[in-house]
Amino acid sequence: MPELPDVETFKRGFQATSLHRTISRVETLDESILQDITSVELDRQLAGREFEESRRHGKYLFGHVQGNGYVVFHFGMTGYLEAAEKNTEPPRHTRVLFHFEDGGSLAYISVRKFGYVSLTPTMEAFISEHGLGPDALAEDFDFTAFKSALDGKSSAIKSALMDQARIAGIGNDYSDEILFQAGVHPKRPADGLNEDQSHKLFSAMKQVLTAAIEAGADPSRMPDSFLLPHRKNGEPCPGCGGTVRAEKIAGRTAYYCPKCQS
DNA sequence: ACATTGACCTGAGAGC
DNA sequence: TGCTCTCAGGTCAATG
Repeated sequence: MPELPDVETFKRGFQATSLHRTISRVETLDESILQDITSVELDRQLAGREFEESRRHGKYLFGHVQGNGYVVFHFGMTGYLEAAEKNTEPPRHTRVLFHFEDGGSLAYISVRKFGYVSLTPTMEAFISEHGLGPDALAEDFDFTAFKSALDGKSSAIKSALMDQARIAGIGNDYSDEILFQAGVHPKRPADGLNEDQSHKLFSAMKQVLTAAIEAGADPSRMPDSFLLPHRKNGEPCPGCGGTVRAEKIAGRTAYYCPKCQS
């Protein structure tokens, strides 16, 4: 489930807790969670160094290691980070544990092991290797760029929004929210929107993601007008009071209001 | 060349 | 009560 707003929230937590603390060692509790690196090598590359800053692209979080590339965090659908100040027992399903010299730690937790931890020399290399499109909230990702991202896609707009090669950061939950706020039916062909609808969709994308970040990606703190807390079949639509409907679109369960989204 | 579908993984909740 | 079944979904490989 971690999509752009969730990962941005993790990033803020990471920055508040894990920068500028010397890493004493990296303990990998589940080797299979590492991608393109071994636990021995990860520890060797990080021990004695510290995280200097962190950045996000789409659903990926990058921790810049002083003088040595970036640790990549991907969260799959059940991943998150948790920092601890004392030498306590790590949370259940901790897969990688970064120990700091001062006794604190940062845990990468993932129940369903869909995510991974990796190390990359540069963000740019990682982004191009994984074919990621522009970040949905990047300042230079403007309306013109948005339109060309959707260009030449005749299938459902919902799957275009979720296509990380076109736009990075939007997943199943937030694509539903964006389409709901824009009043666009999820099955509409991506390249079949008129100028006005494209505009609505673009500003809904920016607004939804920004508001979700402000709410700390917690649905219970989001505006009343949001569909997200009502993302269940048969729930009342926050727009018209009608009934929210569930339907499989491109293999994913889409929730939408047939009345508000034409 | 494109679009869609299934495997991966584990736990929660439903149904019998 | 307790077992089994289904579903959740990001990404990538395989299929249509």
